[in-house]
Amino acid sequence: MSLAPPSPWCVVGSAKADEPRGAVRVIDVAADGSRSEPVTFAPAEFAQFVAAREREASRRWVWHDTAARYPALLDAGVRVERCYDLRLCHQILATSAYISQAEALREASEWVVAADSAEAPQQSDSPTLFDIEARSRHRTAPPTLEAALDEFDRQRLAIAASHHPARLSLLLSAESAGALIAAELTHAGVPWDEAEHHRILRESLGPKPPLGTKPARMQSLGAEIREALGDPHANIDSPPKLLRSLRAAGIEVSSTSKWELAEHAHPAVDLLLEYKKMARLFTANGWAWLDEWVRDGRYRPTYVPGGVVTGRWASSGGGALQIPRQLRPALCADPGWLLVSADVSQLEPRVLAAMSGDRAMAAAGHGKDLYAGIVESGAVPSRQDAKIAVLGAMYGSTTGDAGRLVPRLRRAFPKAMRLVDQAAAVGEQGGQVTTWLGRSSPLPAEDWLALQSAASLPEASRRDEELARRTAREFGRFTRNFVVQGTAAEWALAWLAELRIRLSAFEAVPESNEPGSGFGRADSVRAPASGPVFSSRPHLAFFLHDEVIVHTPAAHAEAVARAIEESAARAGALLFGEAPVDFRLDVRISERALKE
DNA sequence: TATATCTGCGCG
DNA sequence: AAAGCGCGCAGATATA
Repeated sequence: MSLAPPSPWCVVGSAKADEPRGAVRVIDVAADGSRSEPVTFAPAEFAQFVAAREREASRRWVWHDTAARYPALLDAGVRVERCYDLRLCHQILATSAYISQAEALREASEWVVAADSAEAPQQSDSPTLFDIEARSRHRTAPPTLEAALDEFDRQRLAIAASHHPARLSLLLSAESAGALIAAELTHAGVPWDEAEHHRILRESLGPKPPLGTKPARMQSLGAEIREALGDPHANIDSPPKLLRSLRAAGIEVSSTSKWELAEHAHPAVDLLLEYKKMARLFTANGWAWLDEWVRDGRYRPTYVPGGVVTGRWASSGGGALQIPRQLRPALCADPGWLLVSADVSQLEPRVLAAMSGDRAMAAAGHGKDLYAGIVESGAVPSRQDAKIAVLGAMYGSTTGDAGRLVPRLRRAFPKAMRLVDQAAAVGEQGGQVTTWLGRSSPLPAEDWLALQSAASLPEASRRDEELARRTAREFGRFTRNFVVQGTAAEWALAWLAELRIRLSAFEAVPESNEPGSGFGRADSVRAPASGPVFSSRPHLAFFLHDEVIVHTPAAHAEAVARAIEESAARAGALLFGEAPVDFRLDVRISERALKE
């Protein structure tokens, strides 16, 4: 495991009260801790200063919140190579079990305030691009330079005194790189073919309905459903009312969810399932979504790095993490450009094999589909069984097919299973577990603890005991999954960070859409802007837990595909050294991000 | 009338 | 009611 070479830091804070509003104060901190005199910049000058510094030499920008500082730099055409996000790093360090004395960090409670809880003021009118930007940029007030320096010192001391400074440093670098990437993803946007999206909507839902009404096809389908149920007043959009109508029609369901409905043969059921599919598309990703989230051929969601306790990213607004497969064809490269899509095969079980040092499990996935390898090992008869067993092992299933299959896995891969079983045992006792690089799980809430201690008293009822046991097992399943999901998120961050560095080395290509280039659109309008920083070079366009999509000038596509592969190998080595686990990718080069 | 909670379904 | 983890969002319903 290697650390980044010692390099000067450039700590950034807000100006003092007597200086102009929005001004930025900056100070250099050398590797030996010595500091320069602080300098103050007006916001526009700050971008120029950063650009000049980035041209000189590698530096790490230390600031309170990348999401608050970086978008304006990108808009000014300035890209930053490395940063250290004090807020995200605080979030990790203040709870990490690798930190021996976290008191000083926890006392600096102003750093705990989650920026994502700071919602932008509600806009009642239909949102504009400005609103979208305002939403993603609204943050709590930045700390002064002195406060930033104090926090930076606290964090550096805590890391140096920790049990695993190298792992933590890697995690904090990856987390901070992730924050840069999230801002860059929003800046670049996902290339989105609005015409294709419209075509999909029209094909599934018919013509766009007038504002405030449902598509005609949904309305007529609704009428057919009411007919089939023999209930002219059935309200299909209200689950409780629909449930009553279904039961009145003799369909014995306990909810209106589709997986339960699908088990009943009734003319109304097929129609209803079709209606639900349409309703989902219409409300979640219909014409309204397109109006709100896609501008000039770019979909710009807001990502929230570190937004999930496990370290995964969350998103806020635009539903970036739930783009339905149905809409994947709308994710489409610009003319003359291509998409390089890559997803990791069975990321979480491979991570589990690596972190547990389970050589048998690593071997099962070596050079092939991990589930196929498990079948070959003889542990289970079919690929489907292998998949159910592995997911069941990581999620803590105890019943059904999974409950039957997991014990076989326990025999075949004892080291891997011991790791997740122990994580579950810790959680059931209200304890804390930690990922490979050092992100620790939150402790259970007070009412959870109260429930457990109440159930252990002699006067506790059977119901109390039962409830306590159930919630204990629930928390155990959470910690069981935390170590795997969290470490997988760390691998993915390392992968992204490596890839970002490799992509930045690509030469910019001439604007491919200029008239006469041969790629110009019929209307010869300029290419939809990927933002000033990325309009002429390969850039990350999409990231979803174990999948990335790079948008690249066609000439670079093959090299980008290799860069993605190399980055995956490098991420594996960074986290796990020479552990014999390979992280296999499925890489595709195409115009459209189709998914089988 | 505004806000909180629940249901259902999309993604990994 | 997903048997089993982690999310966000829309719409309906419950609550203040």
